[in-house]
Amino acid sequence: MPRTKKDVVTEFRTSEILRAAHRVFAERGFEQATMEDIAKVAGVAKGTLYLYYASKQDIYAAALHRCAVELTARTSSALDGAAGVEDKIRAFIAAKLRFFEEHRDFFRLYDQEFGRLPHRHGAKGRHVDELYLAQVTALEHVLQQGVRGRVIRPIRTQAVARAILDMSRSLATRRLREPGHGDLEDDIAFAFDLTWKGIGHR
Amino acid sequence: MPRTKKDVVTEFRTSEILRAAHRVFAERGFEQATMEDIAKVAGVAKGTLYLYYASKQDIYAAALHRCAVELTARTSSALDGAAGVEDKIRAFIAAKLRFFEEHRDFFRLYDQEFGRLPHRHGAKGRHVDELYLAQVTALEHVLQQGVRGRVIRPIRTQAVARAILDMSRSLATRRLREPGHGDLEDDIAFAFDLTWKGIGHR
Amino acid sequence: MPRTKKDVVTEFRTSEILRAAHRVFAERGFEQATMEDIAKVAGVAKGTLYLYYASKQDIYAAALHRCAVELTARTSSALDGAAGVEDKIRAFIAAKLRFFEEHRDFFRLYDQEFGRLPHRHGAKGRHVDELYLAQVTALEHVLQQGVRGRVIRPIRTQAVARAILDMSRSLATRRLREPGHGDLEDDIAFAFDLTWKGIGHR
Amino acid sequence: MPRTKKDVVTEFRTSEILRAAHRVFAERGFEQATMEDIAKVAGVAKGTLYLYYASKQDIYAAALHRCAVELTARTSSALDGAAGVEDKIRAFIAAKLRFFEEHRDFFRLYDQEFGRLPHRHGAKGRHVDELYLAQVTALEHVLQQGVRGRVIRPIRTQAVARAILDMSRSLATRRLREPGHGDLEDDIAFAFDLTWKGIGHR
DNA sequence: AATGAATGAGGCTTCATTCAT
DNA sequence: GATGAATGAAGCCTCATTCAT
Repeated sequence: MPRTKKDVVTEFRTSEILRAAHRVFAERGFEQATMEDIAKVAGVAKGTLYLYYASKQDIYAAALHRCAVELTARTSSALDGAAGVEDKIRAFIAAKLRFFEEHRDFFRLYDQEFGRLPHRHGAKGRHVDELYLAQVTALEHVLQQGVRGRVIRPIRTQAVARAILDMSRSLATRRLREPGHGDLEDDIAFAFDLTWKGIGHR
Repeated sequence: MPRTKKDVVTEFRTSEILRAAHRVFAERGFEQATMEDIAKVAGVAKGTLYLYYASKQDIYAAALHRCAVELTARTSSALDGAAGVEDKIRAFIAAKLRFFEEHRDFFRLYDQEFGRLPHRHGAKGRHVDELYLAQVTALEHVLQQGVRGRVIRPIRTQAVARAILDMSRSLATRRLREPGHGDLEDDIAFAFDLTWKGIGHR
Repeated sequence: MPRTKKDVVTEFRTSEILRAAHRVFAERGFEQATMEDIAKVAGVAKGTLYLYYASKQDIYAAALHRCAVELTARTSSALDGAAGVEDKIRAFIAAKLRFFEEHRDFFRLYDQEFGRLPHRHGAKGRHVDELYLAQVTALEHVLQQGVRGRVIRPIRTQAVARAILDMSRSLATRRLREPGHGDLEDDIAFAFDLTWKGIGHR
Repeated sequence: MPRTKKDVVTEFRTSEILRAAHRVFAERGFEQATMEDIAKVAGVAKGTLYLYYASKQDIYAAALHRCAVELTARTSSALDGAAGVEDKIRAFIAAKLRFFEEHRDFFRLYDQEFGRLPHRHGAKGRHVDELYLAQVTALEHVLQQGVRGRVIRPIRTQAVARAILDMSRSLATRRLREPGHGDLEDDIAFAFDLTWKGIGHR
């Protein structure tokens, strides 16, 4: 099944468009972004966008999806690369924060979608939700493993997994909101520490 | 200083418009909401909106502000009404979650603004930011008190205060995202427990 | 037929409204002037305007009419007060220029209407046209008298009368357009001289 | 430098839009003219107007400018084509009146702008003012030449140049105001005669 | 008579989408 | 396939006019 030249071009265009869409949606948000903007950044004509995607909505969904895929890949490999439960959790948090630190555009997009309730573009998020759930599940497995090994006290693992996701997202938000927020590693350590020990005095 | 009838009417209109704006902005988001929508829900003509607010932006800002004020009032009195440090924190989390549970529209609006990075309507949020900071500070004082009394271990109180705010917002988001999410009191207990003890086994 | 108090009030209001209308229309032109503006300057409420005039159009027409009446009165008495033909013409030109110099608002209004072709408010001008014609006729009589007395060469008196009106209006326009235009008396002398002798060398 | 087909289309559209704008602005004036009207007359959709001009103001300015350019071209070539001072002046007046007679729309537009004081759209007229001044200057040179050659008596040439411009504009206004005004050539002769000889008996 | 809050038609402008080249 | 000119629906806002008080 040889990839034709057409395939290559298609892939290239698709990729350029998504990259552009990312940037534009991240900068301006869904409504303020215009097809014109995206086309310009992508280096194609406005009409071309419609050869690859059916609508603005579709481009947004695709951009968001790619964003989620990349993040998921990152966190998955972080989990795989770490040894014990404690390290896995720390690695997870670190991976997420580092990823966002490096790809602020991605984060802005991700944040627009996950930090809040959906209104209207709801439908677009189907696949994205699955990726989100995949992350939750992966983290949940780690937690369950920790509970079984008595490293973690008995807790509602799914709820905690989500709380960890939320906390890291919130932290990333804050880091972008307030530039000069301090050392990233400190924040990672802080988030992990809080997660792990809570605030109560022993 | 007798309030004239005019004042009453003005107040009534203002209030009706804000109520309507709340609903519409919450349902559709800033961009998708139309002045027409708001007017219809408020039961007035489009032009009337402009007798009370100078622009769509202004209405949004006012609605958001009212939202923040009400929430802040709620959490403040929760803090005041609780006795010890532990109770205060629990009360704070509970107040926030209950408030949002009761006023879903408020939350949707609040969430649109606080759960994410600002793009453009940034300027509108000046006062709102102050209210947010007031909450952070109030909670921070409680935490400092706890640290001094050795009820709470030595931590970066501001960062933790923010983390608590974020966690409760995230939880509220999830509750609205997924209806039938379970008992509210359970979630409150969970959030507090996690905050207080962390996940680590002692 | 004793004038009731009502009549006095009516007259006062009418007058105030027209004065205000003058100023506002002169400053902003018909379309840019708002009823709100006029009401504010007149010191009455917007609704009150409609008790005295049926529409914005009507106010405009009335203001214009008053303007024309005052100007006509001025030029008429100038003609009456001067002795010979030559003096009458000079006095006419002088009266017009001086009047506009003193009442720039009037001129702006007058100019908006007479310096140009009518488009839409055409109907309003009926009475005003009559006043304009009255001026033409008055001046024409003087010219005819001059022709009969051989002081003026045989010419189409009506056309010349209009030309004189136009020239003085144009001069006034230029004086307002370009502040610091020079001495008024010089311009009067110039206009008369040009009118009287033409530019040809004898 | 081959003109592409695109250039041709662009030029055509631009021209059609200006032609339409001319007509509409001439008929209704700036404020009463709507973009809808212009689009309809131009045979394009409303949005298309904005592909060629940034705003209603811009279209107006462009239409006015074209109007002034065409008139200036006409009067310039009239001056060039005539021999002596006397003929040049007559040719100038004739050119202006004939031009307006043939292009009534142009005149209506021109008149709206030049016969009166500017209020607000003032800024638009920069280039147009230059063209006006160019006319004044051209005519002034002729007058100066006449003065030097003793064909014209010593006069303030600039003021007279302006007076001639004004008189011809006024005459054109009158011709359009009152249809059936009589033979154009008669009016030209009259205007020149009056200008040249004045009204005084020799 | 006077008020001014309320109305809603209508204008300018933007932009997602289409389609002829 | 690629283009970008053209479209026209839709939104924010203004303001002449009305009418209940």
